[in-house]
Amino acid sequence: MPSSCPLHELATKIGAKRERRKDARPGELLAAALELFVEKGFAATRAEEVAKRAGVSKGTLFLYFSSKEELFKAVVRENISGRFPQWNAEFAEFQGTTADMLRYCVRAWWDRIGSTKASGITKLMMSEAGNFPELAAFYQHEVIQPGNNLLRRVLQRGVDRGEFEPMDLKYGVYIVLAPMLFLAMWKHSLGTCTAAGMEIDPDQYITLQVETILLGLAKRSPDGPPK
Amino acid sequence: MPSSCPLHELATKIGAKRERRKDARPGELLAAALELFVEKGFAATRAEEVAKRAGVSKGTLFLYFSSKEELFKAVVRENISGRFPQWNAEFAEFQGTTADMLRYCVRAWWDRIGSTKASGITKLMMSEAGNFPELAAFYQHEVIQPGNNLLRRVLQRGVDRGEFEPMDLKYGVYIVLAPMLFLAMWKHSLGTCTAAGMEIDPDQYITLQVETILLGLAKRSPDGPPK
DNA sequence: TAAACTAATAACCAGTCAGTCATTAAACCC
DNA sequence: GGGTTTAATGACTGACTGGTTATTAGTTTA
Repeated sequence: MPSSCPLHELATKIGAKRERRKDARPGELLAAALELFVEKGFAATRAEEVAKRAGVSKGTLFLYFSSKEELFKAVVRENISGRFPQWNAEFAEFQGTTADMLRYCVRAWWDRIGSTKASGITKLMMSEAGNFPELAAFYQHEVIQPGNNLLRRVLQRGVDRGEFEPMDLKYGVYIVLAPMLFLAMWKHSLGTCTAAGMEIDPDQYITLQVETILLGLAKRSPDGPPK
Repeated sequence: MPSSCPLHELATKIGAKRERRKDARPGELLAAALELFVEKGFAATRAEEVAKRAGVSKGTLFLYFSSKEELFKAVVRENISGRFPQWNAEFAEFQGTTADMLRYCVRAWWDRIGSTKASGITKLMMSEAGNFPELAAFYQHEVIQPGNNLLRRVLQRGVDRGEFEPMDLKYGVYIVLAPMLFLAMWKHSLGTCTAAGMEIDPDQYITLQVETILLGLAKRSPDGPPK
C-alpha cells in the first residue's frame, strides 16, 4: 500500500531517496542547527526544522543527539570552545605594543566570531540563559571563562609593561568586552530591523571604540603622581 | 453539581471569592506581566501565569488586553517610554561640566532603569526582537530613538563647549550605550548563574567604565594639532 | 426583591512541539 | 540471492498554549 502511493513515488523520484551516510549526518545536523539557532534562538527552533534543513527526518536527529540541549552543546563545542587552545597559543607569542595587541585582539574577534554565525550563539546564550540554566552553566564554563582569561592576560601585559595605567583587571576586562558584546547583540536583534540612520558599520564602530578605550587605558604621565 | 464540589467550596472559603474591580485590574495585570516578562522573557511567559499572579483568570486578562503583544506594549509604555518627556526636560537644564553631566546621566539610568525591573525589558527586547518584528519596531520607535537622541545631545554639548574631542556622534553614542546595555544584559542573563569571582558590582563597574570613557573622549591639547 | 447588567470564570478549541518506536529499506555478508 | 544488520523514517503520544465563549455571579436599579 505505501509503495503504491503516487505522491510517495514522485517524491522518491525527485531525489528524496533514503540514504545511509552515518558519518556525514552529525556534521550536517550541526551546520543546520547552528544556522537555525542563530536565526531563531534556542527555544524557538524546532527540532524537526533542523532535521529538514539537514535533509533527514526528525527521528534521525534524535538518533545522533539525545536531546535538543545536547545538540546545542555540540554546536557550541564545534564553533567556539574547541578553538580556544589555538587562540591562547597565538596570543601568548604576540610581539609588539599592547595597544596593537588589543587592536588585533578585537579585530580577530570580529573576523572569527563577531562577523560569523558564531556571534549568534553569543547573543542567543545571553538571551536564553535564564530559561536554560544548564546550558548557561555549560557556556559559562566553556566560553565565558576562557575568553575572560584571555583578555585579562592582554590587559595584564599592558600594565606590566607600563603601557596601561594600573587597573582592577576584573572590571577592566569588561571595558573591552562590553563593546564587542553590544555589537554582537545589535547585529542579531534590533540591528536587523533598524530605522534609517541607525545602521552600524562594524569597522567604524570597532575603530572608534578601541581607540577611545586605548586613550582611556593609557599610562598617564610616566612620572609624577597620576592624581 | 458544580456548586456541590467540595474542593470548590473550600477554595471559595479560603479567599478565592469572585471580585469585581474593573479599575484595579489593568494595573495589577501590568505589574504581574512586568515581573513575568522580566523573569522568563516574552515568548516563555504564559498568559495564564500572568493572570494567576494578578489574581484573576486567563479570560479576564484577555478582557483588558486584546493579545499578549498588546499587553507587552502596555508594559513598555508604563515603565519606560512614558517617562522620556520628564527626562528630556531634566537634562535640558543641566548646569555643570559635560563630564559631570555624563556621570549623572549614567547614574540616573542605573537608578531608574538599570537597577529596576525595567532593565529586564531592555534585555528581553534585545533577546526577542528577531522573533517579534512588530514589537521590535515598536520598541525601536518608542525607546531606542528617544534614548539615542538624549545621549547624543549630551555628547554634542561636550563637543560644542570644547570639553570633548570632536567625534562622529552617531558612533559616539554607542561608546556610552554599550557598557550600560552590557550591564543590563549581564544582570538578567549569565549574571544570574555566574561562577565565583565573576560577579559584577554595579557601582565599581559603572565608575570604571565612565571614567575610562571620559578620559577617552576628553579634549586633547586645546591648541596644537592632536595628531 | 426581582430584573437587568456586566465582570469574571473555566471549559474548550485548534494548533504546536520534543521525543518515541514500530516499520522500512539500504548495505553487507555468505 | 537470501539472510542479517542497522540507518533512516514518520506516524504517534502526551503535554502545553494563546485565545474564545457560554455560563456564573456580583452589583445596581427600579
